[in-house]
Amino acid sequence: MTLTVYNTLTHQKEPFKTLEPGKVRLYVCGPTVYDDAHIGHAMSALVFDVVRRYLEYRGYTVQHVQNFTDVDDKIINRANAQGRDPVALAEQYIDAFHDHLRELNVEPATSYPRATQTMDEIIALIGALVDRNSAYEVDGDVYFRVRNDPDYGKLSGRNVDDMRSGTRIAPDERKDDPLDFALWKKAKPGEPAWSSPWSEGRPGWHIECSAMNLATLGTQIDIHGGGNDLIFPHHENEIAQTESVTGETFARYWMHNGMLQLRGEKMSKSLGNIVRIKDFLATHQADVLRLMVLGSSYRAPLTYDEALVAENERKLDRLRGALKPATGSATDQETMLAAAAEQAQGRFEAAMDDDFNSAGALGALFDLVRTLNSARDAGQGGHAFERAQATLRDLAGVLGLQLVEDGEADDHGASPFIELLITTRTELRKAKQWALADTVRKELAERGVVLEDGPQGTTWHWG
RNA sequence: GGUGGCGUACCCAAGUGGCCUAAGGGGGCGGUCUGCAAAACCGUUAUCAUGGGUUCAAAUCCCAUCGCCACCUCCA
Repeated sequence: MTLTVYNTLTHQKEPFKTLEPGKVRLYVCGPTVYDDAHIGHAMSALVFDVVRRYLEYRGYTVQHVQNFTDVDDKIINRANAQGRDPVALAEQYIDAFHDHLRELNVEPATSYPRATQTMDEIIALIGALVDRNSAYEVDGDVYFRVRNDPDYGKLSGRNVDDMRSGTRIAPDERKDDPLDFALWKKAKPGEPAWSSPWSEGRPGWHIECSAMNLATLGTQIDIHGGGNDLIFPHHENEIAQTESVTGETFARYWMHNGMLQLRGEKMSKSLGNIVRIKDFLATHQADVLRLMVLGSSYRAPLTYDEALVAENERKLDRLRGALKPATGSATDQETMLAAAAEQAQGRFEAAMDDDFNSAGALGALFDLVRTLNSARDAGQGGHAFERAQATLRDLAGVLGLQLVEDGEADDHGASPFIELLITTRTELRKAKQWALADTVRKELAERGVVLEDGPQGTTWHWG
């Protein structure tokens, strides 16, 4: 099987071939850090985490770079409003974002470059663009000359003349052309500024990603990722900047995740319809969010609501339930179990090879879940049963799922008391004191402890 | 107005020319197990927006219509 990847640039799935055998250069656009991150940001991080994990599963070594935009107008405005230093403000949200990534079980990227730490490269790149006449300076600002780039628009499928008639671009007398965009902005008094040949100022939004790419991954990369709201203008401009200087194809594959929606609209800070990552994780496990993301195509929009969260809580329970230990030790279904595990793995890989079809891959896992549960009901145990469970756990792990019991880590010291109540209830049941036994179960349930009576005795878990 | 994408069961959703009278999950209904539950298991719940067309064969390709979304301004 060959891995195929949908390429935004060509609007089709293409066989995945790397620049260098066995090695993938992956760059993903990270957030602008001026406020709490929301689960839309998490979705993007999760999507590309799964991409990265699967590539690694397939044997690739992945060099994964994710940037932070830590200087821009929004950060400055926010910092000014709070009377704070913009750099410190950005730092705070970067730290918080790292915490979120860890809680979400996102594998750490190889590096996390920031605009403010790539300033020399940014300035050098702008200088190269000016030297080639791809950019020009006006009063300390530097603009990219869109009309000088015959390829401009190839990613987003627009042509320069159509956009011009769109007239949604604010006219700026100082630009040669309304479409030209800023590479360098001269600082106003009180704004953070860096020295450059043109002025004391700061970089434009798009140039930092070009510079960070060149600095960390080189002139050509395999995959460039981000949300599909970045296709235009951000990624279009990145291509223009980078390819104008290098003369080479910048990224071979452009991958874009769909937007997370809330109440029928894209979840976005500017619209105010957001669910913060920290709020979500305060009441739900990271696996629940990951399952939501995995449940549909990464390219399609995902509509968030409580019903979807509840559904995925159940899905998670079901996956975890399959990992419960065997209750018997029969081994007459070993061949069947081994075959089921192998088949699940085959279908998992076939789905993931098809542009990271995680929903299809999950389907394969759920079939294995049913096989495992049936086998357990039939009293199967032993090596093959455990091997099949290990397959399930491993493949779920490729998707980044942890499948740990909620509350497992912290039971507030309640376990001995719960065990005691269970022992007492077992005695009541032996004495057929059903009403009392049921009261114990009911009271525990109201405190979040769910009892399950099985042939091997009673087990409990947090509900 | 331009660009890209979407419309599959009660809900989420995979499948993009024959293995599809359509995977998987959630929910519902019926059953097995259980003292009763829970969990699990078994069964059941769709001809793929609509109308044409291409083809031996279409959810899958083409055309039209209707509806929805994103981007075109900061955005993952």
